[in-house]
Amino acid sequence: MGRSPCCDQDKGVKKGPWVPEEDDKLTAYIEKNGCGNWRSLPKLAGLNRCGKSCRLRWMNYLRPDIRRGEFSDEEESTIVRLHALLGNKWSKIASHLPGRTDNEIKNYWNTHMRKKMLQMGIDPITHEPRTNDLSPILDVSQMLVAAISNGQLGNSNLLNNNTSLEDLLKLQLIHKMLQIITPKAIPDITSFTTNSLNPKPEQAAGQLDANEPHVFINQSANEEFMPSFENIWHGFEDNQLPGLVTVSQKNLNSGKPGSSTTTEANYQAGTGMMPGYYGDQLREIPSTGSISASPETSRLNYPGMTQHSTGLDVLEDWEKFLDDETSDSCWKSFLDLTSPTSSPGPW
DNA sequence: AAGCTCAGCAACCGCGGCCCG
DNA sequence: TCGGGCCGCGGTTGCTGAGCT
Repeated sequence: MGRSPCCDQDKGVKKGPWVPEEDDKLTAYIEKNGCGNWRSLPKLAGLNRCGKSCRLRWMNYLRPDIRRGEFSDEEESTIVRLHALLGNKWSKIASHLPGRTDNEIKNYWNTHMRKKMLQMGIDPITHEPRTNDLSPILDVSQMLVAAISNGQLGNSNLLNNNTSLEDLLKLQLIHKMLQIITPKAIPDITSFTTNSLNPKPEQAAGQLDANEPHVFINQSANEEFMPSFENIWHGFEDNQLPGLVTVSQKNLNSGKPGSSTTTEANYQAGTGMMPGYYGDQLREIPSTGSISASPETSRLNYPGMTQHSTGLDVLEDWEKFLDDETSDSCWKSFLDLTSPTSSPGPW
């Protein structure tokens, strides 16, 4: 540009942090005379600053209607929604958030929300899942799905008679995280359930031993669904994501017929699947695992693993899982067993 | 206790757009 | 129509304090 910056014209003007005396002078002047001409304001207000610096200080800090402090969930949602819509138009976004400045929103985005999105595998610029980074993991997940779809569960290395429910839950958590991040890429294995509380039709008809714990895996059709980050964000807040685990208290308390005191939980995850409903592609594997779930503690009894009533719970469990000392071996098992050249392992 | 690292944030800088003579 | 000047925006910098070694 042909024009030199205004500050270069004002040799000797002060830069850097403002001191309270300067704030007082600026505030007093504007309250008395209004903003007017920013270029002439510093001289009139008795400040050795350039006009730009004064304007910035007033707009971002001294203005009486500035709202400071933590951003609320609602504000975060608004920012996400507007950023998806407008991009880095911080002033436009700020105009929808009374009391917030563009600078504050920009800083908040760059320091907090950007990081959050990256942790969730979302590209903060495009708001799309960062599938490129996940491709190796997607492969693993797809191998898992393939194994399930091929009906190998009952005798596969991946899931066998020694498979504990805890392992299944870990596996499900891994899968669920992948599905949340990339719902389109990850097929929907919606539920791992024991038969203990909700007898499936075969069981009710006496074709299965109702006393023997089973784990049912329901693979439902994967809907075409490519969410924006906005959708995912709201899903996390509102528990509206497809594929999120839902465990109702009724479900946990209903009990299997004739056993009101059972401690074996029905852990039903899925896309709005009603308790007791089993999809067409139901697979069954025997399970030696059991989990306790009392009405008081409706969350799963795997240490650190909780019932996923919301997407945020999934994230919470995910963090615990990553912190868990045993997760290294869990990952190793998972990767070993899903690799094409794998040998039999604990899963 | 000292040094180091890093996250958070206030402030700076440069550019584009608009207004006006 | 053009050029100069100002304002506002978005990217970037650098200071500060907290946490860690």
